[in-house]
Amino acid sequence: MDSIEKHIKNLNEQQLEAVTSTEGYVRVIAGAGSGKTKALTSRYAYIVETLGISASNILCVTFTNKASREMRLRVKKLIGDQHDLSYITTYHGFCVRVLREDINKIGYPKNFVIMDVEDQKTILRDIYNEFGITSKLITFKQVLRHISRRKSSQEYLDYIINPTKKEPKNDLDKIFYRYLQKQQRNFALDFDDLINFTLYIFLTDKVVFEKWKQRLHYIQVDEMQDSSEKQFRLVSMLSETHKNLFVVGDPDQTIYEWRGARPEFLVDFNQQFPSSKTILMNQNYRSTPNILTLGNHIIKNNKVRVDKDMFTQNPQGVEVVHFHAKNESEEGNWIAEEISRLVSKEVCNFSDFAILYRANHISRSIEQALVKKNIPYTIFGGIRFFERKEIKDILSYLRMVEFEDDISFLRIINTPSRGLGKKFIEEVSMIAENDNISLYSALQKNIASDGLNRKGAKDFIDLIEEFQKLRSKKKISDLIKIILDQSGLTELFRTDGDTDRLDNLIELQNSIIAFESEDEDISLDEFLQEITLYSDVDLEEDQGDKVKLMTIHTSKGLEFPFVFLCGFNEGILPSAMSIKERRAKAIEEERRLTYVAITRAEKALYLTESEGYNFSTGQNKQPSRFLFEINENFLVRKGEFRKDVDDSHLRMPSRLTGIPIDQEFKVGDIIEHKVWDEGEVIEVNREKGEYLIYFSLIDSKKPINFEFKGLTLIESKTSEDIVEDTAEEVTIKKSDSEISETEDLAKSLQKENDFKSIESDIRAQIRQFASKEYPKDKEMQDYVFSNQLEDFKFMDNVKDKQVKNIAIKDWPEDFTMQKHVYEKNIVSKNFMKNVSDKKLNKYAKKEWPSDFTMQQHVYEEQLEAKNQMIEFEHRDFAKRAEEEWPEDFKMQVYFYEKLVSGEEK
DNA sequence: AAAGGTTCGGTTTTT
DNA sequence: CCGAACCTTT
Repeated sequence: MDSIEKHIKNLNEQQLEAVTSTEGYVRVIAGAGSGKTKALTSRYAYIVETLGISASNILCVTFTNKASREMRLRVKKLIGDQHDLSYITTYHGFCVRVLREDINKIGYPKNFVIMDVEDQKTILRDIYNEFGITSKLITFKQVLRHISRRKSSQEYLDYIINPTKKEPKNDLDKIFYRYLQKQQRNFALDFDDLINFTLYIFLTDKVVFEKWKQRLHYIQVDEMQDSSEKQFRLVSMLSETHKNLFVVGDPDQTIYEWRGARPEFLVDFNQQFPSSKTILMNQNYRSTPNILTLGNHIIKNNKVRVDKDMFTQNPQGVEVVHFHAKNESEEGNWIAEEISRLVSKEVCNFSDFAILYRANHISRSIEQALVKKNIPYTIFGGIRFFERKEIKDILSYLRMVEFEDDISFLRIINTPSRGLGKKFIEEVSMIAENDNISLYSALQKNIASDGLNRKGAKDFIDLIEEFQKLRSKKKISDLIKIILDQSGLTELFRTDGDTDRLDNLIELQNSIIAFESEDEDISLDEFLQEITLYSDVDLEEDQGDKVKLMTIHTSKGLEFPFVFLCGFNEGILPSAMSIKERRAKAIEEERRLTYVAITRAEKALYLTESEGYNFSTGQNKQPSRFLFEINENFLVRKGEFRKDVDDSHLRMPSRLTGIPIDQEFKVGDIIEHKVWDEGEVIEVNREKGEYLIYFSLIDSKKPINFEFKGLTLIESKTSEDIVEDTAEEVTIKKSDSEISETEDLAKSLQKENDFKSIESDIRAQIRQFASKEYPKDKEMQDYVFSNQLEDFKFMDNVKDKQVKNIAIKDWPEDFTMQKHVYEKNIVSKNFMKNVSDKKLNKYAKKEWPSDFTMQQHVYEEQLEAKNQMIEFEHRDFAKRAEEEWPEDFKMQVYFYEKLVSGEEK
């Protein structure tokens, strides 16, 4: 049959295996750009068309709406649109499907409300009012985080499903239970509840669970590494009957750990399911070697990682560019300039460009530059469309009509203003609380009473009743139009002078009309539930020749010919906030985030950052630490950075004018550079008017102009110090303060000759190594050879002999690994130099005298444990643990936890 | 008591 | 630069 042909042609060996491995537990580790989406969609098509399985028996879970939409689109292209593809969905989307069918089993109506973050805040605002709390005391964000954490255990469900009296332990607890109460009363579910309720039903109702297990013959999961424990539990439970679970992912692209992603379920999949099969896809079809090498290079610095290198056979391409700007607007302008230059010169369109950033607000300065240059662009995400005030308002009216819930009530009772303020709402709340009814019914029933007898209130009820009468007669899109006009919202936004708001409302109407044409008889409650799960990505039209702006998170799974990663600054990427919150773990995730950004690029990649003030750190911005993990060979540097260096060569002021330039520092001085931190002056060149300074942070020597103002003296060394120091540090130093250029040249020539004489030996050695690694594959041999040679040159040039020896000892033959180990250790060595806790430093050094990476690891581990010990509740246990293991905090934690669990038994 | 205007604080990523 | 809190006017 040609349908078999159709779905397996153009696949490589691994993809083919993935597509045809339909039975049993299968795991695919698929690196960036390896064509995993192709494998997933082909496999889906293969199951439907070649095996003849109905699409309604296949669950295909993706992580974002954007991904599921994309998947549906591509599957449609393969098998046509006769199939019901609604089981190609997100975890949350699937949960809503289950709940709409079976939530009645726990006494909830199927038209339950789904709350987004904004709705959650509405509840909190209400609670704050009630308890007399202000957000000075505790912010909404903190409370929401607490709520989410409390909901990570299922315990709260007992409370919500069979409300019992709970005695709150503290104020936070009080807020939490009040929140649950308000949720329960409105049958409102937040995002956490969706999966928790689903699991609860599956675990408590055997009949329902059996039905779903039977229904889903095949389960596919995309981006498995980003699934949380509960999400994994959900799909593995569901696969118990038919035992066909296919998961795809890449541990290096885990970027949702902050939200509970547990990549270990992917990594340990084979242990969990011993019969499982693993397919590895590590050929990259997307990026040029330049881009890929950069990505590999950065991700290698992660310690918690299954080592794997991506390779590609794509042509070399252009070099990766790093641009350093003086301020944000220069950064934006440079990007805009580069885009218009490329568009006008080369055969590429605006739509070939993507500008990626860590946080939404970074897009602002970029946008300004694009507008100035008349470059068309679209922003994906950002202030989410459905979170905009005007959209939330009109949707709240719709929800009010359908659900009569308190959340919507609070939002629209006085929008537009009807003269009903705080006092009035308090009055209604009191009645509602006493009678245990909704705010709306409280108002409705007592509209004639003294406190509530107000014209505005009557108008409001009339309005809602009017809309409710219309609900069954009109289409949603028409209903919206009527509500907008009659409620006075249109008038409000018109007089606001903000035409954007009216435009957005029109856009909403258009999207609903489109929605209705797809699914003609969608009910209002269904529509409202779905729309809460949406992010505006789904609304955005991909068409049009426009530059795309989005966060790295939303860019995941996508690819673009030209990519700018902007705002590549310390504090932004890596984000200062996430580091503060999650320490060492955060750094690794931020690095993976960088890796994801880099590997989005097909042809060209630009990394840009700028100086200026950083709000979150309150200091001047510095380039991202990840930039220093990239070897200079892998990119071209542009901007002020480079000028500093180049100018000194171009101007040579002292020689031309004869006027001596002030020399502030002498050899051996320790100085601080605003970007590269601490450095040591190792040469002073009067003729050029520059210093040669070694910066340990980047392990490299840089020529710095005498005139450069960014250096400050930290420590002036005496000559004895220098002698003493040379014994330990193996950097080149001269007791004389001047070194002539000829001497420099002679030295490098000598080195060149030395290298040539040993080069042939090394080449032979590497050849041998390569053929041993890949006995059959000539192409891979060549690939390994060129990489190894490159890395040998790198190792040959490195300064720090101590670290070099560690690397050689570990991997005597493999230069790539040597380089890897070397770089890891250099960074760690620097880390250990700067750590604040001296005791822990000593401890770590004692544990691993000759491995800086492990030192850093031990240090961080111990520091985390130390902080944990401080926070533990049972102080007496903590004390005993401390006495038992005075030096080792990790053991203290372990011992402490043992004590606590012993107590519970 | 409600509406409207102004200041101030805190800024991550998504379902 | 946005939203919550505070302050002033109606």
